[in-house]
Amino acid sequence: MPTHFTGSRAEMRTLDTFIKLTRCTNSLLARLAERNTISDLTYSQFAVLEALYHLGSMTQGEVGSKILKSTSNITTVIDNLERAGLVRRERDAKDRRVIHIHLTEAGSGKVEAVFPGHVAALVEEFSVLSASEQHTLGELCKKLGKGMESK
Amino acid sequence: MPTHFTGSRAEMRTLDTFIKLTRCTNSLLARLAERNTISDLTYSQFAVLEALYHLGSMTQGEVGSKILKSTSNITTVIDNLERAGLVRRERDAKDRRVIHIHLTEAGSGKVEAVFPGHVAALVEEFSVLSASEQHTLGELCKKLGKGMESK
DNA sequence: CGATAATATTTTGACATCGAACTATTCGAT
DNA sequence: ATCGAATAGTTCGATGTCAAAATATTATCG
Repeated sequence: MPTHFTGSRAEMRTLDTFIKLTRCTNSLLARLAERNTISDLTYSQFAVLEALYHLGSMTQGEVGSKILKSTSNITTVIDNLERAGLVRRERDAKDRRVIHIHLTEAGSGKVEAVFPGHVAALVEEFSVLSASEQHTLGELCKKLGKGMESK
Repeated sequence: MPTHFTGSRAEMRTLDTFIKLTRCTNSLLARLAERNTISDLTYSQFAVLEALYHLGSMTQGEVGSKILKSTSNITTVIDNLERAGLVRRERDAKDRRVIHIHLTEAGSGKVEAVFPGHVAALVEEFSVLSASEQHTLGELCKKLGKGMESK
């Protein structure tokens, strides 16, 4: 991360903002990890369980696009969740290329055990920002996240 | 990432902001990776080289705290950079536990070859936000990143 | 001085992550 | 109906990442 870089005004400003953004996200996730808000799950595992819980069963590919990860990565994450007994794979009867992922009882239970505490921790972390600041932050992130292709 | 979750107003707002923040950072980094702004380096490798270039030689531990990674991780990253001939390890003569990391000629060259394009890509990506929006985003991130311990 | 504590790094084992190559299956166009 | 393209997942190899245990070295304290 550049600290002693001299460039144009726009370059300095952008670099500064970029560093603050990535550091902020990093620290926030690190603090959540430290607090153990998602139990013994990794963040990817939690994201998958949470998506299945709130959106229902999905194809492996759908899981991938939900949590924005590559298909080869999803295979690994689902492998580990399946081994832990939290999800179940099921071949589609009609299109046998497709695999549906379902939460097991244990999987639902896990989400129910973990999610409220996670949300509470988030609310606490975000309490350094007022409601309107949170809203502003969200909107700026949305714009920046969408990027230029949306113009 | 929660999408169909019903909670208190504060919970919904925070969750929404959190998702936008993490998605934004994710997408931005993914787009930079896609553009290949840092050549064949990984982001960690680039961060290490950049820190050494702009701040000078450092202890392995210092590198770690600069780029916010664990010491065991730094070992790996430095291993790979050393194998690529971009950095050099040097035992401290007085305190032989310590290892100093120096950029090689090739390492400096790499930074010089890559950094300007990376900054240009960043400026381009951030151009969807005005100067004052960038400033606001930076300040909000700074506040959130620092967290509650600073209160 | 010598035992113990502290510090800097490495090793190990587990998971995440990607791209590329591969397998299996389905679809499409001729 | 068949062959080639597209699609869904898996496998492989490389890197990153962490925590915990191990190693090496230095500092400290009685």
